[in-house]
Amino acid sequence: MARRTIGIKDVLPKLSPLLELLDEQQSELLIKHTTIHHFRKNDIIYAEGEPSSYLHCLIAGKLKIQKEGVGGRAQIVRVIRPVEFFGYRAAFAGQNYASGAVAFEPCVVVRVPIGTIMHIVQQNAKLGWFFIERLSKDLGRADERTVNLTQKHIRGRLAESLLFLRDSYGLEEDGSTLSIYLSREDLANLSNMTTSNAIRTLSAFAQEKVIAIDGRKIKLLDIGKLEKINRIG
Amino acid sequence: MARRTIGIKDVLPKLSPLLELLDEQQSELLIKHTTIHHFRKNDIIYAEGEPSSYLHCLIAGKLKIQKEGVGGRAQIVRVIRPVEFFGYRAAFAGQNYASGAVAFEPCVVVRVPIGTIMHIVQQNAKLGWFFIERLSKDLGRADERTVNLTQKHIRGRLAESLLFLRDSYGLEEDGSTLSIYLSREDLANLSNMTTSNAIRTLSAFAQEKVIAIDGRKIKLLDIGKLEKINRIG
DNA sequence: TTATTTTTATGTTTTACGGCACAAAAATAG
DNA sequence: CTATTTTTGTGCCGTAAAACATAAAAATAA
Repeated sequence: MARRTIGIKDVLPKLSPLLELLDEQQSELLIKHTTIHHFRKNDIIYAEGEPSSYLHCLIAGKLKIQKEGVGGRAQIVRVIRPVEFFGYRAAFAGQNYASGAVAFEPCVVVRVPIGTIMHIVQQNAKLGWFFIERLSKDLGRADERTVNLTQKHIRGRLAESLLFLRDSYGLEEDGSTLSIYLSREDLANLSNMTTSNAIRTLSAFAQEKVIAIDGRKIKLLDIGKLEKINRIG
Repeated sequence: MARRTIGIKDVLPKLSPLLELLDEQQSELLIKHTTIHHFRKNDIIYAEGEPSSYLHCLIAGKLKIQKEGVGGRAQIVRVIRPVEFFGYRAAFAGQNYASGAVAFEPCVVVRVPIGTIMHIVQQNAKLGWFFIERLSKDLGRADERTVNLTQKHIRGRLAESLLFLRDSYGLEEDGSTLSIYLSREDLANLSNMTTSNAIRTLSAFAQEKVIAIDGRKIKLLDIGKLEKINRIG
């Protein structure tokens, strides 16, 4: 396999939304400490409980942010797509990682020492605003999620997850197949239910022609109905 | 009743954690637009869905931040104590309020137009950091809450709420009575359960001598046991 | 005061969902 | 290629918690 090595020059353009906010000196400082990392499917990018020491940016691939719950049951709290920054919240709050990051599929991730970032944030108001906006949106989504996961019934939660995956990772060229293939277990951990129930409910949706299943491939057949299930259960 | 009117001079010292970060000009600008508001028990400080146009600071009293869920069932997502800033997230995310703020008891609230704040944040990195820290901590708590509310059993969730209220509002002079008196319904909305179950479980705790109930007064008798229930259910 | 509404309390019924067991199928390892 | 592990698919059962039904107590209004 002749995979070309990805170098710093390849990822810098991806980081431009952030780099644009910096002056020459800050930009140089940041680039100097930037490192590139490759992960395979199911690799741990960082683990819950670990000291948080980097700002991460997902250049390519897909990954989940999850928390261990009661009896080791995982709950997926966010999913990340390229190009998105992640894994900085804990450091900003002065904590160890409260959740772990795991690759759904092969990922290319850039790391910048969080100390460098925090140093620049103290001086650069534009960069500060960059993070304020992201954190504010994430907090809104987290509250939304709390209510939905606790109050909706299983069918509503699964429908919501399917729509959420469509919004997060989009559809394939056919315009209806989710472009992420999750295990039933991941789908369950995203929707706060047991694997059995994810399987069961997915089958029910298929029988009702709301979706079509082909292994891990999920085709959304009737968005209207899916949205209705999402709303009223 | 001869209540002295609270004026801007009374609240400025309370705002010092924020004002200290500003230069003379910014500080003046902010003070000029600061207004003081009084709310009675159950008054709405702002409503879900409303355009967000102020940064709020709770000077005195106690209040809840809650979201409407399925079938109008409310979920309390945060509680605010003096002196704490709140109600700024939505504006930072460019959204209307995603949750509402309601007074648990009489409250004194200060409002600053959020435009003024955002204007200063664009220039003042220290102020930016002030909000980044808060948002980061809130987001961590929100994720934590999502997992606990979805995975723990009723007893664990109620025990957690009682400990949470102790941490948020403290205890009375006797060293064991929660210094906030919530309705059973609020307690239920905080713990993600029906009012009936909040009442039932509270009674069970009282019977087990973990707490003592006197109307809305709750005395924590056995913290160790309460923490154990919180952990293992 | 008396009347009305709201909150608290408790018992009964229903059901949504987790837990478990067991195959079949698929993926991975040897 | 075969052996082993992991994932997916179904059925059945038990139970935690919601839904429903009253009634007592407390708060609020008339």
